[in-house]
Amino acid sequence: MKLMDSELNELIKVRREKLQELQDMGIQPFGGRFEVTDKAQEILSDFEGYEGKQVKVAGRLMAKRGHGKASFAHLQDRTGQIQIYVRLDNVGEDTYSVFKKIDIGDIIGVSGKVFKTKKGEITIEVHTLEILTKSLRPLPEKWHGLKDVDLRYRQRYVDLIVNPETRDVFITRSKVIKAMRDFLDERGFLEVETPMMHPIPGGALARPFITHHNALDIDLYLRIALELHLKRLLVGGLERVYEIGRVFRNEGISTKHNPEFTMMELYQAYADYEVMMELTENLIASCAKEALGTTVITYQGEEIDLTPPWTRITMLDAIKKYAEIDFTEITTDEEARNAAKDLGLEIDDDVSWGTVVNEVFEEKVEPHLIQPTFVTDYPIEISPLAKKKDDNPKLTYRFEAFIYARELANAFSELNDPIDQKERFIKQLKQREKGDEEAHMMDEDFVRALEYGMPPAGGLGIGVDRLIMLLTDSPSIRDVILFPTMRPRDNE
RNA sequence: GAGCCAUUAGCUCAGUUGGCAGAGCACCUGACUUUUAAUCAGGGUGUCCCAGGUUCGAGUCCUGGAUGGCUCACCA
Repeated sequence: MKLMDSELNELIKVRREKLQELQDMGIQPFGGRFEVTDKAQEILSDFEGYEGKQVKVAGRLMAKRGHGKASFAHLQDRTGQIQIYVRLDNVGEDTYSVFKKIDIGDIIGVSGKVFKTKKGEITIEVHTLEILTKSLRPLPEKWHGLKDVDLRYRQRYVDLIVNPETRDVFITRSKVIKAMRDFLDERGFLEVETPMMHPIPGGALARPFITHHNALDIDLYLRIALELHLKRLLVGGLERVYEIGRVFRNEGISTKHNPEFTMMELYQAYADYEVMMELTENLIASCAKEALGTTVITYQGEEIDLTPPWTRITMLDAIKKYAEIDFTEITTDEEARNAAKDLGLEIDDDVSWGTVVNEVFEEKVEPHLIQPTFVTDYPIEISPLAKKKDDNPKLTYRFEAFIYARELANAFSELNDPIDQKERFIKQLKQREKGDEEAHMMDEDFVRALEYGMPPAGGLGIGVDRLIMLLTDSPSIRDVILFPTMRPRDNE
């Protein structure tokens, strides 16, 4: 990466010289408007309709095969690549000499007639050609593309130019999110935007980023969830709201974690977590159908059937099934800890029943949940914003959806009792005082909002990036985020 | 944060026991008016990630560092 000093690199030097030569010929190598009337893929897929017709296409030159007084090249636009045929007799001396100076990577606009070569390739016979942008850096090799993952993430623009499968992933990403919006809009949900900078971060158990506002001279937190503001909107009577937006968590980076990632959260008044289960499976199936045309997908070699309805199991039944422990018969914190220790888990001596249950679940059950599965009835200690069950105050009306052993959605019947909510916050504060930096902070304004009355509601959160990973068969979250967080390199 | 692995030309990669730095593509010069990983003839363009050390001699061995990947921990 010593490209800052162009004197050091022969290839860049040569391109600078060609730039100068073009300018000396009176050509503007960083041009302006070009009226594009046709796209590569449309011409290729409708040759009968286009044969013999005049077209105007613009794009990046991706390959060039000169033959003296005639040349073939491939032009790439956002839809794909099409071959062009540039012939001295057709374009004249001046244009042909310009074309000879054009490098792979340059952006050009051409007009010409569509025909098929004797080898059968659909091609534009160029009549006019102009350079729209000179490219001063060489592209990676045509055959292997850009493989270095570090460079692919840091210089995504190059990745997108040379690796069509990268572009396909992000096109699918866009389709999935559009399908999500369409699905929710059809059901009467209102898309809203809530603050990203929070005086008190809430709605999830996670460590936040801190920033500072100079004029107000206050610290603010980047949001870790959308939940508490969206529920304030339920209090305000909007009844069905959703937001698709970035949240920020100050935690480790891995193939499944990026510090900023996209969440979709929705809240529906007068619903509960049962309604959310149906909505979740239908929403995800709809996204798959719209973006991929099927609800049966393959992820990392594993066939996964997203067709509703999905399997439902309570967390305690799941543990009984996979770990052969019946936590309904274990009532004290100490018995629970001992049971987990018997399984070989490391458990701190002060953790409670519900935390132990969750540990056992994560360790012994999650890896088995390959096909879509709703796990219901989470312990109350790890669910400070969910309504507790009428028949068992240790548990809540909450579920998480798992696919390929990963949590994809989290939902519950929302806690709307302000007195209970305040007590939950106080319990979280005690966890915080014990050193748990991820425990929830007290949000007095949220409690006040609940005191005005929030309708009973179901709420749902989906990790959008993970859904996209699943639907694009991407092994790493960085493959579905255009510009993933990277440590900066000091010489760039 | 810990362990393992990787880093060599613009890109993709070789590099033997420690002994002159290599290939393909790209690029440069020339030929070629239906090619398609065009072809033919000629040309190597380099801070071998960085800094030390061992050695007559280091891309190669040792130590430290940088960046990335994978696994683990935390999380979604």
